[in-house]
Amino acid sequence: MRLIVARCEVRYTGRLTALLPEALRLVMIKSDGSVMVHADTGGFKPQNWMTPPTAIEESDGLIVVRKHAGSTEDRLDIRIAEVLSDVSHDMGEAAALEKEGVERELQELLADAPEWCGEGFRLVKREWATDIGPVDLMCRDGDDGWVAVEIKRVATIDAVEQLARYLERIAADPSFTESCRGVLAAQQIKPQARTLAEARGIDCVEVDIAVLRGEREPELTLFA
Amino acid sequence: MRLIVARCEVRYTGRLTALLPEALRLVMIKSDGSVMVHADTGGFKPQNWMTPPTAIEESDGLIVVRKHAGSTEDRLDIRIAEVLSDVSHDMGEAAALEKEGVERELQELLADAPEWCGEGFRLVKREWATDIGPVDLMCRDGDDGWVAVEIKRVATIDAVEQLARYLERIAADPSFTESCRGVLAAQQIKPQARTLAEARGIDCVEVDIAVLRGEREPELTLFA
DNA sequence: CGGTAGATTTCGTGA
DNA sequence: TCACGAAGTCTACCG
Repeated sequence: MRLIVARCEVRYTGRLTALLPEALRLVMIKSDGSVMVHADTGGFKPQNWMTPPTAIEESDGLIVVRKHAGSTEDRLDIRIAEVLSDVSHDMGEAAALEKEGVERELQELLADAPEWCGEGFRLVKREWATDIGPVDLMCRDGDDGWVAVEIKRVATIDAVEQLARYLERIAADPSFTESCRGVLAAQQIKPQARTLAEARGIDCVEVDIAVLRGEREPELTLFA
Repeated sequence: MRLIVARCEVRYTGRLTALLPEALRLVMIKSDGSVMVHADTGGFKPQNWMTPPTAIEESDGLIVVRKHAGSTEDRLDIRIAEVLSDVSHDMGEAAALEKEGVERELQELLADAPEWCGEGFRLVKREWATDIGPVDLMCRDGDDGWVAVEIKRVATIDAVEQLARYLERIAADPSFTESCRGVLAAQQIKPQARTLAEARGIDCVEVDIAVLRGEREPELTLFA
């Protein structure tokens, strides 16, 4: 990894055109070809950047980063006026990130305990394929009716639309003659998503990942 | 901005739990309180990070970054085993970024020249409010019929769904008794979006921003 | 290589 | 503050 602290002007042309007037910034060049230009403020995002794969050319006071982007070319021009620091570090391979608590885990936990999605629910299949994508959990409810369960960490209107599309396809599937309803299960369901789900006849269930993990007791009596 | 190159282990707890085993990484601390942990690969994204506002505490070999996140607390623990480099730079304020070419500009250009969206189109109102959000452009067509125009840089299925929702709300609005059709205008329309739009009775128009800007002549005879 | 769905999305804007 | 929509989203996965 190469770290250049320099007074520089940066121009990006590609999906849009952007110009950073000359100022003091950090230019970070990773060994995978990523290039990022960070200011001392602005949080998480670089002011300008290019993702791999890139071609990097450097001449006196100018770094040009190129990338094929369909028919056109993405290009980052870093014109360096003054270098305050320019160091390289060989970092080797950093071990990958281990994550818990993303949608994947929620799906695994609910697959093991589908009754959290609705009374009497039994799992038929995870990732049940339709022709436009997989239903997260296909279940049967206490009355043996089919239920397609869509799982999200945070459910927005898009999640409702996604599930509605699946239900539409299932209803239109000539090889699947029985009816199927939908349940949206999420750690958090946005109010507008809940409203739209109601209008679409889709049930909503908010689940608590800590309870699913067995780390906490369910709050059976919220206003005891 | 402080740049620390160090062998470190990083643990994040908050919306999820994540662990980075000990390895050589760059820790970037911005003056706005942003903290990012970058590996030498992995592109644009830090392996771990926290966005402002944060509280940073540093003791011997340990940096703790905290942040209120609703009822709970987000927390980043950086345990430093070996420091290879630790430098700070005062960068001052980097001049702001100027952008063009995003959806906003497309909307402005089409508002000025709505005939690119359809023959005889006249603009009635930009950001025409419905109870679920604003229609980008509300127009009347050559036959004085109402047209809701949704503008995207890249139109996907979501854009079709969004416009369909608006049309649904407009049709259900008792104070709006006339009928209203939909047009999806975008620099690029994904094939699946086009197919869904057709099924929903929504017209699609691909627009060229260079032509709208007057930088290029429209290609009147593509197969001359 | 294109398309879809997920993300600790982040980031802005408007109510 | 909250909620929604855009982003040069980026990234992984699947065809």
